[in-house]
Amino acid sequence: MTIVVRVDAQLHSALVDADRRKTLEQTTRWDPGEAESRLFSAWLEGGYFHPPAEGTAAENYSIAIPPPNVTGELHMGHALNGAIQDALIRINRMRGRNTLWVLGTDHAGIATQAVVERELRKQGTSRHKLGRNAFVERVWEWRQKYGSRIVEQYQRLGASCDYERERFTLDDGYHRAVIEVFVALHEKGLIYRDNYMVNWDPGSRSAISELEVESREVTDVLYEIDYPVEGSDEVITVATVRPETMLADTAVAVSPDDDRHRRLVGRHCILPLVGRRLEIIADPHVDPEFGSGALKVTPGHAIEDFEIGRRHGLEEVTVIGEDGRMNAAAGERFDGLTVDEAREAVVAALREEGRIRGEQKLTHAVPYSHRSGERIEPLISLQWFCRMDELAAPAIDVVERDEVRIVPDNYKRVYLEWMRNIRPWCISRQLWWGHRLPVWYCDACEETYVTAEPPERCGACDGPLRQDPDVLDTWFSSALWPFATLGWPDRDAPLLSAFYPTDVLLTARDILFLWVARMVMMGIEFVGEIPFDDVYVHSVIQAPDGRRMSKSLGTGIDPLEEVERYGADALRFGLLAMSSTQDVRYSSAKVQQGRDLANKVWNASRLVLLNVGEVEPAPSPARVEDRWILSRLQRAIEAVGGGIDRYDFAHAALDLYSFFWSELCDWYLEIVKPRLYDGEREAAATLLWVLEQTLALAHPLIPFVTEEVYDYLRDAAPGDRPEMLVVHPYPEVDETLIDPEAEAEIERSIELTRSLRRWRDLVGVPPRSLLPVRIVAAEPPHELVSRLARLDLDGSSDETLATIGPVEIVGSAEVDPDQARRRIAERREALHAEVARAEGKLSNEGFVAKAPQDVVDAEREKLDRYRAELEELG
RNA sequence: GGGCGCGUAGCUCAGUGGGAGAGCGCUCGCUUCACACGCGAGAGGUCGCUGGUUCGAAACCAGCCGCGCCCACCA
Repeated sequence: MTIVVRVDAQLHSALVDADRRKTLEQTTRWDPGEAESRLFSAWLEGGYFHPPAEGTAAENYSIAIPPPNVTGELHMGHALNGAIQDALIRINRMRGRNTLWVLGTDHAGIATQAVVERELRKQGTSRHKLGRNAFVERVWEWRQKYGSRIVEQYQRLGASCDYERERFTLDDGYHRAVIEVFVALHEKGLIYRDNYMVNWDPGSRSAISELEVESREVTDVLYEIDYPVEGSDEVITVATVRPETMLADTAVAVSPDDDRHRRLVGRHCILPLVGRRLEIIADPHVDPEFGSGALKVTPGHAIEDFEIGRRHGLEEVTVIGEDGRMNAAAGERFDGLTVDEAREAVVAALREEGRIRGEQKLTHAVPYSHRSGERIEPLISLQWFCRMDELAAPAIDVVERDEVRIVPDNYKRVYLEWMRNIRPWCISRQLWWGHRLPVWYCDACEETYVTAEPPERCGACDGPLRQDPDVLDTWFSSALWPFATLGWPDRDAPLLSAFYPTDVLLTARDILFLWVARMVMMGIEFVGEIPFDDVYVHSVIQAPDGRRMSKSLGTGIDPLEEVERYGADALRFGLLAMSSTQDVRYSSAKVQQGRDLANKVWNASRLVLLNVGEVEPAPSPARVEDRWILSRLQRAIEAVGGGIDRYDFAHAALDLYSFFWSELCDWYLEIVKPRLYDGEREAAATLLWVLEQTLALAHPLIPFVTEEVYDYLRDAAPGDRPEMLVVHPYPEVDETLIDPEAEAEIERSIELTRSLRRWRDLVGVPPRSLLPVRIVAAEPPHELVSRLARLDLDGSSDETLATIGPVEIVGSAEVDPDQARRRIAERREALHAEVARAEGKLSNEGFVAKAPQDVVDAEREKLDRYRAELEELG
């Protein structure tokens, strides 16, 4: 029996500062609240997050953060995205690479303008009352006041961004980049102005791009309307869910393959209410199976109809204005009505004329504005577009060749599919907040200037110039993010040569096209190099019930409240542990697991630091258990560090947890405690070494608690080491410390201990009492077995109750013989089943002949073992 | 309509060709001097269904059922 001799720890530890020792002794719970802000400030002051602009991009490591909206609040998606990036940034910084995490925010045109406009409304004013300059001024003020809140929120997470180089997609340098790109693409002929069908968002009163449109399932009434055919009693019936648009009809189309209508092609019908003559045309777009097989063509108000119209040279009539109301072209009866009012009025009018043949419900996909949530109104308008095919070609190449590697690779196909079918991008927005187009018009002679620096007056007629009022789509500037933040358009910018291309881009899948694809195109076009080597597409975090996390649904969970409750380490750990490439439901259980781990790290470290003497941490494998833990540590280094490198964060986090908790705490600490209390130097050296390595290993995932403990470890252990863990070398696998024999031996001892504990528990031996046993093997089991299973090796009774491996349990007063017999019977039954299973397998000729030799051997070994144990049990 | 993904313990999820795993929850027992955010032990699963491939399938293939997402111009 081992007797634990407890020497007063104070004599041993090198932790000399009495106050700090006291803190360590008395703080039995890790309290993140105070420590996190203090540690974060220390990192900032140490300048660890602010790398010099030195070296090459190949040597250095960099990530550009997906810039959150200035209006934004940190949500779970940001928190996961940030936890992942910080893990990568920290592991690479610890590996000694010059590491930059570019931070910044996005001006988010529509969203920000909407927020400030809402505020103005509350104050009883509006942007129109203020005027453009004053309004833009107000938005800047707003941004100054509230805009950087999200940056502070990233700090709460522990994100090690370079806060001294924060950028904004509307700052001066960035603006220069945007203007240069616009002018260059215009000169190349890729940017042009055109009258074209756009997705008009009545909510923001602006055109938006197709990617900002989301479709929703809506049930509408499908009206069937009779249009009389000119010069006959016949009618041709068309179907529509938007009867009000009939006022802008300029043709009726049928399928060229439709026998029913063929004879009408080329004739005309009369548009009810309006009286316009509409030609009946044949167009392959029309599905003869749908409705009556005839389609009313409204080139002014439907995308498909617009295309049919262009094919046939139809007139384009516009009856709905940009304000979402009917205009004069709709006729006196309808002018000024909202679209909904007009629909009712038109239906009523048609009904009166007996033109409505039928109505039925129709559920179909309808476009809505992603931002304002209003139904999209397709309108023809004069906008600026960017032709994408030419830019897309090289961006397709680099992904096909895996120069830009998209992980997981099923998104590679999605990306390529989209890029190969890319359409022109409508880049102008009718907003005030954003990059104003570098375009000037001369109203006198219709001259247009596209340039960064316009002349004072028109060069042709000396007339005054007027700048285009529109601003650019927010994503136009976001597309330049990886290089515009590094100093471009200054080609010699030191940051650019040190950190471009960046190493990886982390994102959820929702902005793959909106943002990622466009960065690839712009990076190649303007810097001549891809913007990042890897794109890792991570989870979307859903609410615990599987719905979207959203404020308006009331399903959102505030990451900062979780930080408040459990600590930043806990939230980071939890998010990483639940992350994958799939959508995952948020689980606060995982966050609690993270909190528990942080607490465990703190307490296990207290045990070590308060009980080691003044020894230098070093692997000193005096005994098999030391060789075991050192070997297991190497496996953990592979699993955790390798996991982060492979973007497999969930396994990295959970493998760290199980190494730390199960192997280091549950077993190794329990095994070495007596040696530690005895003041054995080898044990202390190994323990300190393992602790230091493990702190470093865990730091990218749970930076705060590890940094705090490291600070105590620096005090306690002699030797030169970095001031802070944030720049401590990251552990690398040391092959010479991998020791399969030691692993197997301790593994056996652990199994044996478990068997004996199980026996004790099921047979009713009280936890406190020792179990009398005899050792029946030549080699006695490891000391840990008798101590941790609480055995009395001097068992003297003659009666043997059971044999468990090399241990024979002998009779004693505390063992209930009935329970013991039942246990043995159960065990025997289990063994019989195992033997039968193994025998069955081995008597299968196919198995023996075709299965790999080592599988067959392993099966034989198992069978032997089961038979032997069965024999022991009698 | 096209594409992608998911269905494994009560819950959230790992596991992708050789005896079903984790965390939480649950049951029993422990104030064992690092930690009750703890320690020890335990119960709980025809791995959605049906076929197929294989000596062997939770995993590979096909079909079906259920759920989710993305893309798409049937009004």
